[in-house]
Amino acid sequence: MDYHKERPEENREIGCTADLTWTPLGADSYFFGDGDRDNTILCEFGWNFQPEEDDNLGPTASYSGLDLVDVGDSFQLTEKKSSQTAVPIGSSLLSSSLLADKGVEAPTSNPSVSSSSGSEDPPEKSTGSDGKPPETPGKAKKKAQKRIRQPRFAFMTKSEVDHLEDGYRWRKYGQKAVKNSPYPRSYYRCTNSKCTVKKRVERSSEDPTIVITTYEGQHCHHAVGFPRGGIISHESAFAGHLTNPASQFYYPAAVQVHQQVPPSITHSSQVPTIGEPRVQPEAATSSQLPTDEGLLGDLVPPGMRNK
DNA sequence: CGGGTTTGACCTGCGC
DNA sequence: GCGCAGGTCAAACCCG
Repeated sequence: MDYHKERPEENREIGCTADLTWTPLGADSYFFGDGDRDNTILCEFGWNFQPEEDDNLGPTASYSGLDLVDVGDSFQLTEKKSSQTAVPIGSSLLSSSLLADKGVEAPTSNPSVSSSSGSEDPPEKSTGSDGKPPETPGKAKKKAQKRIRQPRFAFMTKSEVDHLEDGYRWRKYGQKAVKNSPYPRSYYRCTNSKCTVKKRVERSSEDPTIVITTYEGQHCHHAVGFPRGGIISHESAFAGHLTNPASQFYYPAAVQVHQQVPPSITHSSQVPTIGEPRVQPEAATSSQLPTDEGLLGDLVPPGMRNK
C-alpha cells in the first residue's frame, strides 16, 4: 500500500511505501506508525523514527530522496538508487519516551548498562584494533564476538551548523568522506569516559541545509546543562539542540504529542529492544515523573515549546 | 599543559 | 577472495 502525503509546510513530499499511517502531530510532525508492528516514526522537518521491534517488520519510507529500509536488526537510510547505507537505525530514545508518556512501557536499551552479557567491554579501547603489533586482549575479544550494536536513532535537523548543541560534551574522533555526498561525516564520542554514547553528524547530500545526526547508545550520566540555564534533568541523548540560534528545529511541542497520540502507537509496548535488560534508569526516571513530557520534553526547554 | 580536533592508516563487514 | 565503504584509532597538531 503506497501513499503519499504532502507536508503542510513547504509542500515537501513524504513518500511512504509501507502499510503505515501518517498521523499529524502538529504542524511539523507526523507520527508514522503501525501498531501491529510496533514501529513508530516521528517525522518532523526531518524525521525521527524508531523501529521498535526485534522481528523488524519495518516500514519503508522515503523522504527527500532517501529510503528507510528495514534490514533486520537495524534500519538503513539509503539514497534512492543507491545501496549505500547512510544511517542505520536501531531503536530510539525518542519513542522510548513517547511511549512512556502514553503509559506504555518504554523500550529499554541502555547501552551504558552493558548489553548482552557482561562480555560487553569498555568499548573505548576494547577495539584495540587498529593494531599493528600485539593482539591485545581487547582485540581478541572483539574478534571473538560480533560487534554489538547499540541502539541507534537518527534525526534530521535544519541547521547551519553541523555539530548541534545537545547538552552533552562530545569529542570528535574521526571524520570520513561519505560516498555520494560532498559532505564528510563526523564521528563524536561522549567525553565522559564511562559513557559509550557516540554520534555521527553529516549533512544531507540532498539538502545541505539539513544535518543528519545519528546517536548510538544512551548516556549513563547527566548532561552538562545548557548555557541558558537549563540543566538537563534526565538522560536524553539529545537533550537539546535548541541552544543554537543558528539552528531551526522542528520538535513538536510535547503537548501535541500527548494530545495526538495515534492509537497505533499505544501498541508499541512490548518493544524489547535488541535483547537488552529492561532496567533503564533514564526511562524509569522519565516514566516516573508525572509531568514528564517524554523525550520531547527533554528536548525542548520550556521556553522553546511553542516555537 | 590539558583537552579537543585533524587526518592518514588501519580494521571490519559486506557485496560481488 | 577481493575491493569498497564505513568506522575507529592514535599521533600530530591546535588552542585556550
